[in-house]
Amino acid sequence: MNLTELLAGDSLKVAPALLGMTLRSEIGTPVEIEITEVEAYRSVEDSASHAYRGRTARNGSMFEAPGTLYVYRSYGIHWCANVVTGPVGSGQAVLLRGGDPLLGIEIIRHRRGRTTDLCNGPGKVCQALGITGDCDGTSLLTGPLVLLAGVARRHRTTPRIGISKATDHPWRFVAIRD
DNA sequence: ACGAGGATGCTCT
DNA sequence: GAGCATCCTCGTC
Repeated sequence: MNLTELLAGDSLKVAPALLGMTLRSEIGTPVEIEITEVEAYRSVEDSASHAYRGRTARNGSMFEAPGTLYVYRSYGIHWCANVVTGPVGSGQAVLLRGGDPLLGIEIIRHRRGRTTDLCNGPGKVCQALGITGDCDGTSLLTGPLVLLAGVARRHRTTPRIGISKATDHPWRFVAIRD
């Protein structure tokens, strides 16, 4: 199964498959991280999802083709990035919550303004990769952010964090490091 | 180690 | 005008 077919699947299935894959940013000098933590968000049946109340100006890219990047501003300060999944118009996405630097760690350290805790959080991932609202609606199949095959990882599941609704579903997926 | 609180902007009610 | 899919610093223990 190729990447396009994978991303067209349900977010609950795509989320764990993203663990271990490489996310490459070609914004400036290329930087890469290995995806280590994600959360699946569904559509109108998921009250925690931005798509819960249907398509709006902010969440429009969530309803685009699978592989589209959905970027939104969080708490007025940070950016958060999602991989859109499922059939076009279904409004599903996978939030990128964490990663490990693979390439360009010095650039990442400079962008982050510190040398530790570089990508362990959704806002940090975006800062490390240079992702901003300008990236909203771009495709991970064409760039400037690109998803590349990696190593399959085992994972554990937990409830999603940082949300106040639909907290009972174990839709957070964390890679297990050997 | 852990918890409280502030920064900050935009969307939707 | 409320409510965020967050992060960082600083205060305690």
